[in-house]
Amino acid sequence: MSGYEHKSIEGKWQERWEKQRSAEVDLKNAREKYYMLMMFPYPSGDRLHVGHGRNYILGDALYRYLRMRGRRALNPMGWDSFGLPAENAAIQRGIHPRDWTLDNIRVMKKQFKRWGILYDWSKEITSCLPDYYKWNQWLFLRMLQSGLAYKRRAPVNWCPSCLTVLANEQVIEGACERCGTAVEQRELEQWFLRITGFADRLLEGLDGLSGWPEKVKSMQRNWIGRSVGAEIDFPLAQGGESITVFTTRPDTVHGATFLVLAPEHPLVAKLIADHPQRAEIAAWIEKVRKTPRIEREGESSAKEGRFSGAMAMNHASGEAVPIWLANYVLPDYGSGAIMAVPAHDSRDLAFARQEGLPVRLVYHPDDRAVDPTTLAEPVLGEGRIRNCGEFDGLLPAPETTQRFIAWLDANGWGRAKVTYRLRDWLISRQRYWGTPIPVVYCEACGVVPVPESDLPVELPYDVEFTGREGNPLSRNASFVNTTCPRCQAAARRETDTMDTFVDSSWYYLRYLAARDSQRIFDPETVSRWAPVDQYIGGIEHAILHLLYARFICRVLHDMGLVSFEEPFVNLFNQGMITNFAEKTGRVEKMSKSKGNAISPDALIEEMGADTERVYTLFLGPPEDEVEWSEEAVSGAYRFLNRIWRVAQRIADCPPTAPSDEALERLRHVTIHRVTRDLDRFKFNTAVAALMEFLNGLTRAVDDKTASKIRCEAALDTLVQLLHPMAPHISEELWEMRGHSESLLDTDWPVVDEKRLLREQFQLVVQVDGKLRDRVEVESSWSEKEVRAAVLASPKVVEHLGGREIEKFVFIPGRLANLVTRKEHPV
RNA sequence: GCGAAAGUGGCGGAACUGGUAUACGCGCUAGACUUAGGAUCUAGUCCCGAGCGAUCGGGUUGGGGGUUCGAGUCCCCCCUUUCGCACCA
Repeated sequence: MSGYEHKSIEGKWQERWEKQRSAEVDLKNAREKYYMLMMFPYPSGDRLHVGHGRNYILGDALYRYLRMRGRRALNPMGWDSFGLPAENAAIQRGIHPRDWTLDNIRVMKKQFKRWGILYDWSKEITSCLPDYYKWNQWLFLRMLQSGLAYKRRAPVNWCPSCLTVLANEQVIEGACERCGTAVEQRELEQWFLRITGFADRLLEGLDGLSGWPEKVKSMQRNWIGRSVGAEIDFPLAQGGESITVFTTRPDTVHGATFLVLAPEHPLVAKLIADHPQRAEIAAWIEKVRKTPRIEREGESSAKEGRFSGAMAMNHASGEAVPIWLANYVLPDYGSGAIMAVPAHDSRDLAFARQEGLPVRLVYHPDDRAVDPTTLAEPVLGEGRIRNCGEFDGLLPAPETTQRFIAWLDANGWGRAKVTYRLRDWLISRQRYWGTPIPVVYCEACGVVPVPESDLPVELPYDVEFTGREGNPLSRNASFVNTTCPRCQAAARRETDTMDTFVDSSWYYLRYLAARDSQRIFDPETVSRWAPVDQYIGGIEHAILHLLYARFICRVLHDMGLVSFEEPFVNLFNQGMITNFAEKTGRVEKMSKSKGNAISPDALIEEMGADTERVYTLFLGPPEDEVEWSEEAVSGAYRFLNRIWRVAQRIADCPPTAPSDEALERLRHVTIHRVTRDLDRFKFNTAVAALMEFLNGLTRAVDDKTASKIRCEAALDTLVQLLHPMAPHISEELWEMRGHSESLLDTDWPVVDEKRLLREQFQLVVQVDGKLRDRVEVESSWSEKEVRAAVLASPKVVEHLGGREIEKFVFIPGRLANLVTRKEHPV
């Protein structure tokens, strides 16, 4: 025989849930705040495979569990549907991105349905449709008004394959996050959002996010990269300007024996103006500039530098120090210039050695407290430094740093300064498939925002996709040519579109007003439902989406539209599913491009959606990365079949039987375990508990050791507890048991704590910490009675070997340990 | 280099606050039903030793040390792996 008829069962229940609109929530009339559960929005570029299933199946299991626990839950879903995959598909296959995207969405909705996933589709949003992206434009205009959006010429990351610029966050190790192509630097005029103005608030907010994984928080802290130190001015010896450097070690300023500027530094041209080898240096600068980021910042890349010929004054030491140019100083961090302290910085030391520059020790190895006004030998001297590592751990006390800053400040040589690694968010994209940026360029009026009443600026359908560089939008005359909203003269539209992360930075609020054509959302509704209680998604958005969403939430907060600053109270990162990839010969994240994605279709056809669900949840801890195993799936299938079969035999159970209490206890233990596990997202152990419960029930039915009424109660509980994981088969069995309501509307089984305790049990007995026997005792017994029972055990007596018991350790309900001697080392 | 997490059978992994290590599943072995099975069911399955046997003894959570009556769990040192950041001054 094969399995139960999963196909007809699943089809039947999927239809029923759809008719009942099982997940739909009436926002307006709900009395209490519902628990808002949300998954990362699905980028509609890829067909769903079993790797994706983990996110959605986990979310659905949680949703069903919450409902049964009596927590009304809102479970919306939307489509993050702008972006490059659609446009690339258009170029490669000649399908319009809009048609391709909307078609994908239709297919994916069908796949969700096959998995038995209940979403509240009445809240569905599709970011590529004008009724959604209109509000991106509205938000942009408001940010433009308040100075949070601005346009600026700047060196930016350009992906030569995607033919567009990228945000810093989308550059991973110098390569495009999406396609892996090495990113080039280009000087372009682009739109930015001023996220740097929120750096401190974004950082501080992390401390309050107790429901977020530490990993994500530390990644964000790292990304923001706040460092505290000082700016110090070094006036040019020739007079005129100063070079300002940033340092976190102002206490080492006496040891600054030279300065290093990034070759891109604005003063460089002036410094080398009179240099005899000016041409050679200029050529070298050009070479460094053109070096891709990935190479320049790479670990192995050699330090290269040139002496500019100019000198600057180190106020602290009273000496003139040479100004060098080198590739190891980055133009976009701090001030693009450093004071080199070779005695206390390994990079400076390496460079000083290479170029034969002086090294001066500021700290004597034993001397930690340094006063800037009394610095002298031996604290300050020509050190015999072999390796900078010798002075690791010689970080100054915070007071020392403060003393130096105050001293520099008092002399007018420097001041306290905080810098960040975080850059402003570059949102311009030179691509078609995104939200048009709503501004117009007029020769007379300059940059003119499109009036709110003219929104949305619709993306035209009629464009040509050639795959050549240049935005297809800019070749669409009827889009580009317009009139200036201010002076009505001929003008042209901005053709850059927005980064798709703008769409997803506030979409969770739109779920609460998906059909509102009057405003972005209703602040009153939002105050009742948001923030999101539980957000589920992969780690890949730890700094992209999740940082942007936190930023935009603060922007909306400052606009008075939302009352909170953190959009997501709890975050759960499920691990990815991996599989062996023929192409690379390695186990890798399941994905279509790697050729190791497994389609759920064949699996569902053969063993059913419940099998996929149970297996996916059983595979391993949800937060860990797990490898898909084709063969192990059948274990989940067998489990479901065994439930099905035992349910058919339940009628044969006797009216009375001896071991009733044992089965009843097992039932309560299982309720306890499954409830606890689901509260902690431990779906893998919850499934294991249900398997054990089934094993117990099957034995009881086979051996006729439990009464029919107890077996039926056990089966009912099993079916209820199973429902979040395997909704179809559980609904069918529930109906077969004669219940008329859907399991979703039943109450989660309740544990009777008293049932967890046993009157009699096997007490573990140890002698000197080693397990020797198990003795049957009653829970009510006193320590004295237990001791007597333990000493009655022949095995225990044998192992005691006549020795005296020095200590009797008794842990009620668990064990007894007889300690005979304390060994004293000689 | 800096930061974080983790090392448990042939494999994925259990073990709540220190208290029976190896639950549950895969795989494997034997058997049953079968024309056959990569279907299903039953039994067994951490390692070493003794015994025909039910059992008995010893060992085991990357390595070493410590705390404790008792350590996979806590502390210290070392090794390894994974992840994140990285010429960030």
